[in-house]
Amino acid sequence: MAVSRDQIIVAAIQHLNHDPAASIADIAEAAGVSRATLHRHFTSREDLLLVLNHRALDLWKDAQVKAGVEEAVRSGEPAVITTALSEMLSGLIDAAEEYSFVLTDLGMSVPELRERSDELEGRELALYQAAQRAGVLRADLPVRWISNTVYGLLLAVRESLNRGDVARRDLPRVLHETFFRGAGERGTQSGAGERGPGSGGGPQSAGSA
Amino acid sequence: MAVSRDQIIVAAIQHLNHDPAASIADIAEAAGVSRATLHRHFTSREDLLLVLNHRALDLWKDAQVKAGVEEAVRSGEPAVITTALSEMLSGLIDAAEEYSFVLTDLGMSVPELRERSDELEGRELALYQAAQRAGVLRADLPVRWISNTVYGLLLAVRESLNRGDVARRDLPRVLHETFFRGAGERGTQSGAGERGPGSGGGPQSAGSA
DNA sequence: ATCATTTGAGACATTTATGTCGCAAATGAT
DNA sequence: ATCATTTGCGACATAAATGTCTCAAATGAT
Repeated sequence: MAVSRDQIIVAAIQHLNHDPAASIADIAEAAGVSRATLHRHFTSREDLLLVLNHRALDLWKDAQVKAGVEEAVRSGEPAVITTALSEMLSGLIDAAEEYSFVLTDLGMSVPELRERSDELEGRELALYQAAQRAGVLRADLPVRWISNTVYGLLLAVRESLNRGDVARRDLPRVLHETFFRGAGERGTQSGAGERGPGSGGGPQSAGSA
Repeated sequence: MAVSRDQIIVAAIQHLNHDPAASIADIAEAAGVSRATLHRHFTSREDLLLVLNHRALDLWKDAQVKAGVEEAVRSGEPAVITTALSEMLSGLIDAAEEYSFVLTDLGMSVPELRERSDELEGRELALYQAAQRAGVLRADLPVRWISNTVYGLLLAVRESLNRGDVARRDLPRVLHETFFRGAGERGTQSGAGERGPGSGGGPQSAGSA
């Protein structure tokens, strides 16, 4: 039974999500084709990863479009912006789930991917800026920090899914709550802000499978 | 001029933070020694990475000790717990800065590292549980989600440092504020919670340098 | 049944990284 | 100055992954 290029792509994504360091031989086996056939579809491992990364960027763009990010920026309406933010976050969960390995794939530094990624992030930054102006997001946090925070929270999503820490259906709620309100009890002062001494790296849960 | 084992370690960390995929040859050059000399200190690349990962775990443990995590858990006092949380977060920034590549190093799945990491995370989980009981952290978020969130925020710290998105001195404040209060404007309802359609992966800024 | 197309198998070549080794050179100690 | 120790160099070996190629086998179309 012939396997289509798209089926190979789907299998490759799923396998790389499970084992980001998987070899071409591993991927071919997971896709149910031989290495020679994989090479007939993709000229190299690098070529395959380029295709996968572009697909992830496509989904990121789709999420922004479907959430109406640009319309929300133009409207400036708090309610519209809030909805756009929420929908974008929820859309990003799906993308994080489907393309989880891409979140930390070093191949993203390739210029053509870098450019697309920067452009998409630029749109998010515009949304965060509009949200700050509209009083939806607090204005005392740099928008680039907020963007990096969203990225970090997507990795939290990925970890939670991989380790079964959080039920899939709970993820939208906990992500939204954490992003908008944080983990602190409502009304609690934020942490004392005193810096601890040079100290321990964060959880080394990355890559756990 | 002879280079000590510790100097090699420091140079290796700095170089790997810059280029996580650096080869043994790259690391030797960065350390100012030959490959043969590097091999006299470390039996293999795997051995070197094991040493570096243990060092990162040492710092994570130090951060917990210095922040008085266990004492805070025992005391149950909201103020003590809040201070412990804050100090731990600040300590983790330093660790994230010094050992940033470890956050996404796949080598952490080695059993001996896995065990230490799980133990350290267990202590953090105990702190988050105590914090929820004391009313410092909201109780409606799973503690494992909170732990993953801290990990994700450390990656946000890493990205912000690598890209110069946030001034180093502002990181403790923005991390604390985001962790305890989120990015939403105070009093704003959290996002609508409606899931967007299957959509775009988060910023592919990982690995950007 | 026959022909055309696609695929798998596996041999082979290439590339890159790692690991080992011997010895001259450099460095350090006396 | 001499001796001991350490290091760098580079050749060599090993390993793993990737890429290429040929051809028989499998599959699909007629």
